[in-house]
Amino acid sequence: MVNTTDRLERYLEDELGECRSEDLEQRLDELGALDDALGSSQIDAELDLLSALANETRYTLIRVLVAAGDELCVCELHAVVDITESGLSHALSNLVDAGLVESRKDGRWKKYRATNRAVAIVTLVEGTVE
Amino acid sequence: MVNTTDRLERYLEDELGECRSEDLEQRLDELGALDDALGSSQIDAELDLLSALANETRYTLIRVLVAAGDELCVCELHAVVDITESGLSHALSNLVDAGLVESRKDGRWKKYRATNRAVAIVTLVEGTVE
DNA sequence: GATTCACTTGAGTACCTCTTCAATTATAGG
DNA sequence: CCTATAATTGAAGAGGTACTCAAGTGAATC
Repeated sequence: MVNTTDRLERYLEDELGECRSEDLEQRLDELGALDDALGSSQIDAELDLLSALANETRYTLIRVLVAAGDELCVCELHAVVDITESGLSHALSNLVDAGLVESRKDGRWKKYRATNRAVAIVTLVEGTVE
Repeated sequence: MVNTTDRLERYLEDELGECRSEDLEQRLDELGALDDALGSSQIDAELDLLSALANETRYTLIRVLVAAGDELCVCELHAVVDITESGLSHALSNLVDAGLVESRKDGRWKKYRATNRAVAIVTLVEGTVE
């Protein structure tokens, strides 16, 4: 197998006219710096957040919660998604883990509300697409 | 199986003191309105966008492209992700489809650049988490 | 305290997604 | 043209995710 950096070396030679090994190393450092700007634990957290959003059921639930601007009961949320009670509970649990919704027990009912984080992201995504 | 709306009916009875069938229908309409505020094709587009972001390889690529604030060659991007050339190409193709990057051919090299949409979302997500 | 009701949890499974391999296109240079 | 290089495409398999079913928890009502 060809070394991964061979092609980059030829590319830099093309761009710079020449490419000493220092040039290659400098470019690799620069690229590494772009990648490492954030800690890996933060990137994991961001990916968890995005993964939680990237599902039709869960995205429908937060969109509705954000649009409601208020807490909704599980039984109300059940009316907007075509899924079993169990599946709904799993989905809401996933959203809680991602910090997108908060829950509160009220007697025998349980109510969910979108967090500020959810409002910010859903608003941006809705505004950004189309 | 119990009708899906039975529980909602009891909940409304709990909240309102009573629940006529009109009350139930009105609440179902309200919930439907929260869900239907956007067209389904836009929601599909939003889900495509979020799905494209919710993958370590692809998210790394856009983070780097956004941080670079400039176009980068495929061979440069290859230096920041641990994946085959083929996998990288698939990932970039996916990002193009989602409207997160644009590409330009330059001789035998191909260069990719983050779109405004990508900048907006990555900036928000990075700012929102932690 | 037994029962009903609202919701959650865990296990199992079908499906989808990511990655790789192999083959292909496209450009540059001899 | 013929070869080498840069990157893409399609097929296929491993792995992960999102459901469902069955069982469990906890609060209210009798």
